[in-house]
Amino acid sequence: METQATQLELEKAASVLKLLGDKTRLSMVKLLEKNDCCVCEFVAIFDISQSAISQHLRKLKDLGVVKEKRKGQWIFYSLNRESELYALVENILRFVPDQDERISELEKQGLRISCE
Amino acid sequence: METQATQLELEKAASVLKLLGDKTRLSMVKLLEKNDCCVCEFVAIFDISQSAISQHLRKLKDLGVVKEKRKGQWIFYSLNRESELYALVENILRFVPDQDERISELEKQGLRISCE
DNA sequence: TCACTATATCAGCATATGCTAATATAAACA
DNA sequence: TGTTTATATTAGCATATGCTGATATAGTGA
Repeated sequence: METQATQLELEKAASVLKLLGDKTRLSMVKLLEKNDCCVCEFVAIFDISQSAISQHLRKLKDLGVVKEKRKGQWIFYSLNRESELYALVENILRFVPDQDERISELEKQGLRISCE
Repeated sequence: METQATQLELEKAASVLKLLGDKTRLSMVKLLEKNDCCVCEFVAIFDISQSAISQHLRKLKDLGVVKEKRKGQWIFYSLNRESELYALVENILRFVPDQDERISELEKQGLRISCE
């Protein structure tokens, strides 16, 4: 038996689903499940412009799915686990395959990420 | 602890989320969780054209989220519980509020549904 | 201060989406 | 058979979405 889920307004639930209904954003959120990431990491991982990455993160942040924290010149994004949406997001991510190879691929290619 | 979820391809998962990321379709699927519905019921419930209803159902059917069964002049839609997508759909629906008032509202207004 | 790096924002474009109105298809029934 | 009812399909339109390229903003460090 599954635990009781805190229900969301229909509209809010639909917004989250729509937001995660994009391959790039879903993949980003799955990556954030395990590790916080800075923007430049996403830029290295995905084959789209920095501008596009930034716009995806903006949407995720606007709805409260992720949050940001500046660390020197970098801005790290993480899942917003305090959000009322988090339970739903977490549940969805259980069905989404790990995106870790995206990172290890980068490492193999010597494009190792170094926002430290 | 939650049960182990059967994972879907990223692309497939994103398609489901995108599909359910529409208020009308999410509401439809939530209604189907409890009862099979024929098209005319949806038409009575939602404030959009019969054509629009039909198009939403088509999308849901194309991905395998719902299935249809003709009963005389009516076509009844139901959740496709055999689909590999069903576990995800079911899980999502736990976070979505009941849409039963939509039906009882109709009844109150004397617009009772009668596809029997 | 100036240059460099990281990130965000803006404008513009091509494509996707959801809707309506009109029409087609199919079952039911006189 | 012809009419009515239920549903699907098509065309066309307005708006939303995701992207790029250009530019703005902000921290870092010489």
